[in-house]
Amino acid sequence: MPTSAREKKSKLILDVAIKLFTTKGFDATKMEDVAKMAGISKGLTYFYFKNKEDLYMAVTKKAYDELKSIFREIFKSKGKNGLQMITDLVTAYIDFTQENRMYNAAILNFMGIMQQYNDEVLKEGIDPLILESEHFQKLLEIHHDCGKIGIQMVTLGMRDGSIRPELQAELTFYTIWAMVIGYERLMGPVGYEGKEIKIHLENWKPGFIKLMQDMLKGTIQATKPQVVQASLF
Amino acid sequence: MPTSAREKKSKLILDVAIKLFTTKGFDATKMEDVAKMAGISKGLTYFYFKNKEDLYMAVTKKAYDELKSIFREIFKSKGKNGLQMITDLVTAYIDFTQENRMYNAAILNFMGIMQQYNDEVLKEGIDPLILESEHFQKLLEIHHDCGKIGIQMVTLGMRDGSIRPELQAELTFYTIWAMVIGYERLMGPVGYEGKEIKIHLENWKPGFIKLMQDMLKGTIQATKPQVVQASLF
Amino acid sequence: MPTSAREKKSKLILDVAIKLFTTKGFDATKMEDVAKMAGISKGLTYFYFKNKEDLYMAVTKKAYDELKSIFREIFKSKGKNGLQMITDLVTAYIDFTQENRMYNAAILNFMGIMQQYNDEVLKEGIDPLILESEHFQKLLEIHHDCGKIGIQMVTLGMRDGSIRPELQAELTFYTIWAMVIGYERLMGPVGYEGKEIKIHLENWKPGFIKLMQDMLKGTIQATKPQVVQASLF
Amino acid sequence: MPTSAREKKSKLILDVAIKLFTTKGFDATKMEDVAKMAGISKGLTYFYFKNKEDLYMAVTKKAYDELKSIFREIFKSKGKNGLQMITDLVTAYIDFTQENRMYNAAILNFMGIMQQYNDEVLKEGIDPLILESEHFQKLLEIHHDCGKIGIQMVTLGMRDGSIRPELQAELTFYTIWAMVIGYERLMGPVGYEGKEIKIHLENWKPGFIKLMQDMLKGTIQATKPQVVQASLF
DNA sequence: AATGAATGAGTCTTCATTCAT
DNA sequence: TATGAATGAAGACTCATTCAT
Repeated sequence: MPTSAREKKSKLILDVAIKLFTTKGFDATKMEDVAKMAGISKGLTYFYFKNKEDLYMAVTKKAYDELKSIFREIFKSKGKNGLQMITDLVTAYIDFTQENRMYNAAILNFMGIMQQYNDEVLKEGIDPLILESEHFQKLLEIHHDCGKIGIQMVTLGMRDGSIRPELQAELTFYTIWAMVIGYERLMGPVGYEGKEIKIHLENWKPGFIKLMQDMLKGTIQATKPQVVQASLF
Repeated sequence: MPTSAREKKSKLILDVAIKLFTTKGFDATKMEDVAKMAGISKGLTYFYFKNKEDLYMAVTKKAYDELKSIFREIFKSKGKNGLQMITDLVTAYIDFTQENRMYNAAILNFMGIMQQYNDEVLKEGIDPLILESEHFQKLLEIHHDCGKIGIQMVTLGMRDGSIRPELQAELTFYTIWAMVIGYERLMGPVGYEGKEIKIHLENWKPGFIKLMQDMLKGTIQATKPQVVQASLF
Repeated sequence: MPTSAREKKSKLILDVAIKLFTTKGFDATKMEDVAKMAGISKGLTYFYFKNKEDLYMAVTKKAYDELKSIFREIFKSKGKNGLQMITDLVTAYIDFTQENRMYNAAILNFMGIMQQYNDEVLKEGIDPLILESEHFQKLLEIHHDCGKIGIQMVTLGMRDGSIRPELQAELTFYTIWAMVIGYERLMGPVGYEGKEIKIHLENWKPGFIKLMQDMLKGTIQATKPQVVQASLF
Repeated sequence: MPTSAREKKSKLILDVAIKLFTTKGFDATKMEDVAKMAGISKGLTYFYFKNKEDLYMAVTKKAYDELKSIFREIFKSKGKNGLQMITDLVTAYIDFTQENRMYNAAILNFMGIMQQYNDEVLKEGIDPLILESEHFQKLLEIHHDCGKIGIQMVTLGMRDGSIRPELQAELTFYTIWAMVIGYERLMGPVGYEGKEIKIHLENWKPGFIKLMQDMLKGTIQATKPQVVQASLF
C-alpha cells in the first residue's frame, strides 16, 4: 500500500507501464508513452526509475510479488492436503497468467535472464542496465521463495499421503511449474488449431489439471474418492 | 541440401543469422553484422530476405523444420509402443532445446505470435512485416503438423496399452508439450538454485521424464515391468 | 512574428530549409543539412516537424501565406480600379516568383498535388506523408482564398469599367493566373534564347503586362488616358 | 519509325518508362520496375540508356519531338490565318498536355533546368548526369525550334491582319506559350474549387481561348465575322 | 519534484549502377 | 546482347536519456 506521494506516483507509472507493455510490448513502448499516459513529463519518469530496463525490472518485481503472494496465500490456507494445494496453486497460477499476460511474460523473461546469468559466456550478453537494477537481486530471491513454497506443498502432500511418497519434492514441484509455464505458452497455438485437431481451450484446462493430479497422486487415493473431485464438494 | 548457388547463399546468410541471433539476440543483431559475418554486402542480405523480420521468420521456419523432423523421425521408428515414442520425443525435444537455444527461442516466440494472432485486439500489435513474410503461413502449418504427429503418438499408446486409454489424446499431448516447453524455461532458475534447494540439472531430466511417464502409463504396465525400463533392455 | 522560443526555433528551421531547398532542391537536401545549418541536432528537426514532407508542406504554407498577403495587400489598397489592381497583382506576383524561386516552386508543386488529389487514381500516388501533414488542408484553403480575392479584383474592374463587363470573372482571373505561372516557367527558356530570337527578359515583362491588359481592358479606357498605359510612356 | 531490333527495344524501354513515370513519378520509379515491365533484365536497361537521368532525358526528348511535330503540323496547314493557327496550336497544345501528363511534366521540368542552366550559380546544382546526356543539347535546340515556329505564326497573323500589327511577335508568342503552360498547372486547383467559385473545367477552356484571341486580334476583325468568334455562336 | 526541449548514436532500408558470365 | 547477383553509398527516422530551468 503506497502511502507517500512519492510512492503513489511511482505506482502510477508502474501501472501505466504494465498496461502499455501488455498492449504494445516492451520494445514498442516508448518512455514518452508511459509519461504521457501517466500525465507526467518524460523527465520525471527518470526521476522515479533509473532507465527503461529498471522500469521493466520493477514491473517484473511486481509480477513476482503477485505470484509469490498467490503461492503464500494457498500455502497458508487450512484444511487442504498437499495435492489439493498444488491443484489450487496450478489453477490460480493459470488464472494469473491469463489475467496478467504481461506479468507472466515478465516472469518468463526473467527466467531467461537467469539462464544467461548462470552461464559465464551468455552472462556477457545481458544488458548491464538489467544487472544494475536494484530489483535484480531481489528478483532472484523472490523466485527462489516461490520455489521453496511449492516444494513444501509437495512435501506436505507426500506426508499426508495425497502425493506419492516415493517422489522427490524438488524435482516434482519444478516439473509442475514447468507444466504451467508451458501451458500458457501453448494457449496460443491451441487456440489456433481449429481444423482437424479437436481441442478447445475450455477443455484443456480441466484435462490438464487432471493429468497433473494423476501424475502425483498417492496410492491411498486409488481406493478412496479422488482428491480432485473431493475439492469440488 | 541446398543445390543452386542461390540456395547456398541463402543458407549461408541464414546460418550466420542463427549464430548471431543466438549470441546477441534478435534486436541486438544488426543486419550489417549478418552481412559482414557472411562476407557479403549489406544490400545482398536484402536481396535474399525482404527485411529483418523476414529473416527471423526464415530462421523460425528452419527451427520448426528441424523440430518437425524430430517428431517425424521418432514417429516412423519401428518397434516402439506409444509411451516409448512419447518418451523418446520428450528426450529428443529437450536435447533439441538445449543444443539449439536459438531455435527453441524462435519457436517459443512464434507461439507467442500465434497467441496474438488469435486475438482480434492483440493481432493489431503484431509487426506487419511478420505477417507479410512468406514464411508466416507455412509456420502455422508446420506447428500444426507437429501437433498432429504428437497426438498420433499418444493415440498409438492408448491403443497398444502403454498409455491409459481413458485419456484424451489431444489434451494429453499438448500437456506433454507444455511440460517440455516449461522445462526448458525453468532450466535457468533450476540451475541457479544452488543454496538451499538441492536440485541439480542432471537430476531433473530423468525425474521429469519419469513423472511424465507416470502421468500417462496404462494399467497393463502396473503388473508388467515398466515400459520405460523395458526400453532399457 | 514569432514570439515564443518554440515559434522562433520553428521559424529558424523553416528559413534554413527554404534556403537549402532553394539551392539544392528538396530531394538533394538532407534533414541533417537542415539541422547542421540551423545549428541544432538532427533529432530536434523531427521534434518540430514530423518528417521531411511535413517540413516541405510547412515551407509551402509559408510560400502561400506570402502570396496571399500580396493578394490581400493589393486588394485593400485604395484608389485603384480593378484593372490597375490586377496589373499590380501580376507585377507583384512576378516579382515574388523571381525573388522567391523556392516559394514559387513549392506553390507550383502543390498545384500539381492538387491535380493528383482530384483524381481518384492518381490520388493513390501522393506520398501519404503529404496528406498527413497538418498543413495540407490549410493549403487547400489558402489557395482557394487567393483565387477568391483575384476574382473579386476582376469583378471590381468589370463594375468600374476598367475591365470588359462581358467577361466572366472566374475564368478571366484564372486565365491571368495561368499567364503568370507560365511566365515564370518560361523565364528560363527565354533567357536562353540568345541567338536568333531577339527577346530579352527585360523586354518581356512590360510587353507581357501590356498584353494582359489588352486582353482585359474595358471600352471606357479607349478614350481616357489609361493609368496602365501611362506607366509605360 | 524504329527499324532495327535495337531501336525497337530502345523504344520499348522508353514507352515503359513513360508509363511508369506518368503513374508513379520519376523518383518513385525504379529502374528495376522499368526492366521488369519491359520484360528485360535490369542490366540491359543500362545497355540502352546510360543511366536513369539519360532515360529521363530521352523521355523528355520524345515529349519535345511530339510537341514540335504539333507546332509543325499546324504551321504547315494551309488556309489559316495567323490567329487561327495560334488558336489551333493552343487548342492542340492543351489537348497534348491533358493526354500526356508525363510529356508535359518532362517539358516543364526541362524548362526549369534551362533556367538553372542560364544562371552561373544555379548551374552547379544541375545533376551532371543530365548535362552529360546526349539528349541535352538536342533538347535546347528543339525547344528553340518550337519557339521559332510559334513566333512565325504570330508574325503571319500580324501580316494577314488577324493579329494586331503593333504587337511584337516574340514577346507575344512567349506570352501565349506562358498562358498554356499555366493553364495546365492550374487545371488541378480549378478542378478542386467546387464550393464557392463557380468554375468548371469544361467552361474554362473555351473562355481561356476566347481571352487569348481577344488579346491578339487585329482591328480588321472588329467589323468582319471572325472565324474564331464564329465558333462560339 | 517537475518540465520538455535538446541530443545523437544507432539502423534499417533503398536503389542506381556494375560486372562476371 | 543479355542476365541478375552483388555492391555500397546514402539518408530518413527513432528514442532513450540528459539537463537547463
